[in-house]
Amino acid sequence: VQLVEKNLVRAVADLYRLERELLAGLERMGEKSADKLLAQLERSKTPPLDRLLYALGIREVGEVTATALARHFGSLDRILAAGEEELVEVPDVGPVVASHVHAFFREPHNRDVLEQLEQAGLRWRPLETHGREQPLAGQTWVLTGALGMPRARAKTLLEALGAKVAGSVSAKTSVVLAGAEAGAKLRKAESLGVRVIDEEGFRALLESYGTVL
DNA sequence: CTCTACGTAGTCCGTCAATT
DNA sequence: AATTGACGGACTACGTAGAG
Repeated sequence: VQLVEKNLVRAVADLYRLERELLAGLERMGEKSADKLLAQLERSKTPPLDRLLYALGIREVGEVTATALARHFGSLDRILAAGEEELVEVPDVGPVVASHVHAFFREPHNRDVLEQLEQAGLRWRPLETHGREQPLAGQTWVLTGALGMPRARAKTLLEALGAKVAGSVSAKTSVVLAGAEAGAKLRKAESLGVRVIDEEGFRALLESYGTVL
């Protein structure tokens, strides 16, 4: 907030030009906070392509769609150049999402922002697609409750094994991984007769696939 | 056209650790 | 000691995709 008020940051790319001493002088901001902020900014310069797309805030493009786009096209340039017809080819993308994406990249202002970010040192990384076996391919998992590991971790582990991780339980859900204090989703899983696995079972499963936690 | 599955987005809450 | 904010999670409303 302060940064905007003091006109230090007018555009996203300005963030990368901030300096340490300046930050430390702000209210409620000591040197430690300043260092941390800078370190985080530095890290944010090299996002995987899907994160970058997500971060652009295109309408209807959340994490899942962003990943689908990144996977399908493989590079930002190709997405930039894609027509609506090509965008519709991507799984989970229909005409509405395609037109949003297309329109976004046609907007001169958005192209400018991207350009500025690049000049400020932003570089995206390609998706790491490990050609591992995918024993869980075709399965849809839903996570609920508190797990002994961060949710995102469990999710990437599952995805690495080929599973899809969905947000809500339905009849199509293969397995529900229930941690402690699981709520509505666990009940729904039970009422639908979906297989439920607890964390212990999950860990055992991972081990049987040789996944290292 | 209708139904189902799922993604998006917003809000709200509790916990916890770090800083000021 | 008090404040913050990061983080993880739940729930909900709404919209889109896609199949029948």
